[in-house]
Amino acid sequence: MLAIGTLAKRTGTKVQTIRYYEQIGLLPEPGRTEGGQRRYGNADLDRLAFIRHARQLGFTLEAIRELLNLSDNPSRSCAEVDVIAHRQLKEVEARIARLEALRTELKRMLRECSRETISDCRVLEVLRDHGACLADHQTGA
Amino acid sequence: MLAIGTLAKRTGTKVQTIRYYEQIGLLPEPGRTEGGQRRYGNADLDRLAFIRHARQLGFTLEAIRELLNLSDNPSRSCAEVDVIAHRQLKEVEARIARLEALRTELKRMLRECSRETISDCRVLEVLRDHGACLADHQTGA
DNA sequence: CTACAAGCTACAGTAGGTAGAGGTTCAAGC
DNA sequence: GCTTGAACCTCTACCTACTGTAGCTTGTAG
Ligand SMILES: [Zn+2]
Ligand SMILES: [Zn+2]
Ligand SMILES: [Zn+2]
Ligand SMILES: [Zn+2]
Repeated sequence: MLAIGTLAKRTGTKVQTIRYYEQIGLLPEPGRTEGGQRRYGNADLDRLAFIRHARQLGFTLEAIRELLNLSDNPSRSCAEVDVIAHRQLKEVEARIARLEALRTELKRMLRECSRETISDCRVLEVLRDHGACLADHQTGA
Repeated sequence: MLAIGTLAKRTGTKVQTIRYYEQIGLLPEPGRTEGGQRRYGNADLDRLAFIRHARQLGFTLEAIRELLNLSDNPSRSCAEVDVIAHRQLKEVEARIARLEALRTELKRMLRECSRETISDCRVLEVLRDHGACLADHQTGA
């Protein structure tokens, strides 16, 4: 049985985060020592490793909760799992698209600035006036 | 003079957001009617438009606060402004790089899944084991 | 048997807002 | 001049996904 600190080290998680996951019901309440300290088994280790890995791939805790629920019935079709992963992929792609538009505009602002005074700084000029801006953040996205 | 709702419409901001910006000192306290309602002038309109546009380009409220302070002395060099914009560009580029790694891995997971049962779902398999994953999220980034 | 690291609970704070309750004011229409 | 109701007001709580602190207790190595 592992103490919370050991579990934390093995999974690269902060101790508080583990207690937080328990609080929101993502990790089950573990057994306790007589003195009240948490003790974890290998199932907890696997579950937490799964959560952390999914977090690193950008899944929300809600999505992870669904994935964990689904993985409890091994004989079911994985269609729902794939739907969640696909949704996550779309989410990531949308964020990339948005960030690429920002990158383009930021680069342009900086390229066009003549590095003189504040009063003719191109960066501030663009920020003051979306008309001088080529990004399409006004219309959706 | 504009009521808060009019200002909100003209800048595409929620009324609560305007009050929030005032609360954190990003917008100055405006004049009030006898009954206590806020009334705004054109300077407020410009300042809020600047804030919203900078937000759309991904600047944090802290960065925006600095930009607004800098833009108050028109004769100074714009070097500091450009540093902030450059920092923001780097930030955006870092996020893009990270998201692209996630995108690649999510796509791969989905491509490799044979869409049968949960027990052999490739998506869950990869989530359970970073060894089966090609993303480099463990090491930094 | 004693230190003290590590555990415990409870609460506050982060960014950047958003939502609602419950009460007041403004302005248009009659 | 009076009524009505949309818009305003303050205050509080909530969102995600944690992180940090205070003050106290427990476990374990030497
Ligand atoms: Zn400049
Ligand atoms: Zn723009
Ligand atoms: Zn699958
Ligand atoms: Zn991985």
